Amino acid sequence: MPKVGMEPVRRKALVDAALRVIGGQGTLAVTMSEIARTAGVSPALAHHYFGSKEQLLIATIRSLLGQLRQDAVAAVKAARTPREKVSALIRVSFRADQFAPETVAAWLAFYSEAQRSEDVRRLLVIYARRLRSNLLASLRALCPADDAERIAEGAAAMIDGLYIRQSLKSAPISIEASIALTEDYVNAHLRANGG
Amino acid sequence: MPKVGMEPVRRKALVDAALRVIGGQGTLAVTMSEIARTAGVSPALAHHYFGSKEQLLIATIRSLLGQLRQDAVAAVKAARTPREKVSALIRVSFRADQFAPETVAAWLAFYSEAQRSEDVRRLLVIYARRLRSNLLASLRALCPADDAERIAEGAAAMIDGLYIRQSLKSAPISIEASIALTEDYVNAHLRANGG
DNA sequence: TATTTTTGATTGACTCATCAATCAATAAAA
DNA sequence: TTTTATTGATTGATGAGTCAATCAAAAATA
Repeated sequence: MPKVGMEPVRRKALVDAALRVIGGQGTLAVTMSEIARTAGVSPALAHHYFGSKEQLLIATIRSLLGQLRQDAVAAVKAARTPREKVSALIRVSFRADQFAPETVAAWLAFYSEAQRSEDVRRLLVIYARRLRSNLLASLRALCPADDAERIAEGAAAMIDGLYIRQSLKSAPISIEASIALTEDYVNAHLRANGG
Repeated sequence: MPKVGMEPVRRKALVDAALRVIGGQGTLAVTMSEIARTAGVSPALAHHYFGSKEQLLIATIRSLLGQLRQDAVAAVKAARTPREKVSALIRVSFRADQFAPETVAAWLAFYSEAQRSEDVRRLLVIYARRLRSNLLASLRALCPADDAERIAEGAAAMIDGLYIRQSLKSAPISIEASIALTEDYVNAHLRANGG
């Protein structure tokens, strides 16, 4: 079998498999065996390439975050006005694949893990900061600086909150309704405080 | 040792210990041994009274939810006007003990567990519904019905979101700031839509 | 009251399953 | 032949759940 150059292929397959398994079970307490099986390799190979379960999980989170970042950058770049940039950031947060139950479950598991793992926590803090500062940059062009801070904080909180409520799957809020709720929030506050 | 009537005492001690250990470690993946040790009894006794780890965890969540419900009922009863009732509900959600890092960590762990355990999920859904309908009842007196629905939904999401962000402990938002942000949201929308 | 019986409370020791991690062995390129 | 890819088999640790045995209070009986 050993065609040379398998390493990047296997790494990606394992990371993708990890995300799928974690999302499916809604917890980081998944076995290396299951991840490996999903990726179509032996558990030993997973250890060979990642050294430990922890490292594989870190790589998995990194991958998810990296994808989100790419989407956000592209969306902001495509938008013309500051107000459109804000809407673009909101829309990215609720994109269908991000808002899918398995992805939401994975996010939740990562947040929970952040209580224990400093590495995971740091990654999530970076994500939170990035969303906040992206929003802030555009909002500053639309209202006074300290109002912008408050609106950015509030919008970010609302996005996270809608994710959590989505995770319960009780009265699943649609993507459109989630976007509308967040947009409403921004609009109401811009009208009250801004230009 | 056997003074009769230990059962309720031990049950409570174990539930309290479970909440403390879960909060401390930020995960439901805690051992019966540790919970039992914290409660000052043997692991075997924990099994004797609760049958299984799952049952002990369920009882623990029930206890936390029950306390929250009691607080909410009292707060609403004490408030006079509908608008004051809304504020009271917000304040209860951010009460110091509820917003403490260990409690927030425990909540997060429960949400994560809800992805797997139907029992846990049901309990959390009940909590979410209760918060929503409590808010709704008061908001209906303040603005048109469908605006009330949207505001209740948004406020509940914002509260949950502020909890999540609190769990990261990066830029810890103070209790007062969290309350202010939520109140701002309600005010802005009442002004826009309501009386 | 004194003695026996019953029963709730409690635990140490054990079993059984699970899982991360290791390693020696094999197979195929280079 | 050296290096890279890959795995089956194994190990060591951990943790949930079980069980038989012990201890002492309470209830029954003499």
